[in-house]
Amino acid sequence: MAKFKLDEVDHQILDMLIENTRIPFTDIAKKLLISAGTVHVRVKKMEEAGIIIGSSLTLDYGKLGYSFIAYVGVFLNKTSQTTFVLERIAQIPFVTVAHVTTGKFNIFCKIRAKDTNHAKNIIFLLDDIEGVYRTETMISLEESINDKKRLMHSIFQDLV
Amino acid sequence: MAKFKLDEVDHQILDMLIENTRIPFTDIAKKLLISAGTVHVRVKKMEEAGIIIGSSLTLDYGKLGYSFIAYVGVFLNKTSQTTFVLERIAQIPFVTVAHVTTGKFNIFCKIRAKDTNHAKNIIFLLDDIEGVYRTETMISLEESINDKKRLMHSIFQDLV
DNA sequence: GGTGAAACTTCTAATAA
DNA sequence: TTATTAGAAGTTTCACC
Repeated sequence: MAKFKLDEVDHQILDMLIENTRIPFTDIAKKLLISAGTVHVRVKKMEEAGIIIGSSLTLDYGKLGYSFIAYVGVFLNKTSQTTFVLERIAQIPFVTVAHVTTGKFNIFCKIRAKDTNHAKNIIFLLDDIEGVYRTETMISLEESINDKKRLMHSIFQDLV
Repeated sequence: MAKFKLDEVDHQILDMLIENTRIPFTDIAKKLLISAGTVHVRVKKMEEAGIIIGSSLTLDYGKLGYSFIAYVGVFLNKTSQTTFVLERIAQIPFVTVAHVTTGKFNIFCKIRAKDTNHAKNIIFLLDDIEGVYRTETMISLEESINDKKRLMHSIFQDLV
């Protein structure tokens, strides 16, 4: 996987777009003292290079009534069942992330729910999947850090 | 926390914007057979209500050379040190998410790194924080599910 | 609530430097 | 690679349903 070289201007553009994808290119151009056309060309290049995959809204799920977050570690009877179990997990609503992992768990999920009772139902669905031996739940009491901009800065400082 | 009522049209608008925040309102309007002005007003209302917090780019960090993902559980000597330790964690680069959790760990982090060696350095920084008793790392072999659209659908089906 | 059209802003691609 | 430019496209407002 070839590494794409980002220069300072690319970094600044990404920085602003990570914070707000709808910021006009003209605004970015003004701040960086370049032309809007340049911003356009650079963004297009990063899209073509596959650096920028897409864009998404950030929603306040709490305001919609879904403020419960938990991580669920899944233990399997046999590792060979991983693919099968993942397919089943993909059918369960409110599972937002799933990773195959080394270490303690075989599969590691993140769920978002209304409350503990709602979460219980989701976890029961996970437990019920054939091949799942047991699960272990960690409830999030507080999401302290969740910042894409931080990662971008870490990467850019690292690359320099 | 008051729950905001989303109707079918709001849901469809969010659905399209979650997939691509830069899709023109005129396109959304065409697909939903409403006017662009209506889309604009609805989005504005959801922004004012705090449902839509912002928008962000999705980047391929792998293409930038950062394809290593791990979850790190942190054990503390005393729970009362949580705030202090979180402040320290916030200083460590490449830690992208941190939660205070119940269950096995006191704090739960997600990190993104270049490779195992790079990750090791990050984990050592976590281990070195005063009050951290030990850490436990789970390396992601594969991110199988990571889909905001799924969550939106789960929520909307639940609300109906 | 929503519409449609006007006024305004931004995007985008071609040209030129 | 970047700037300029100009026509196309998108956004936003508002009088009127």
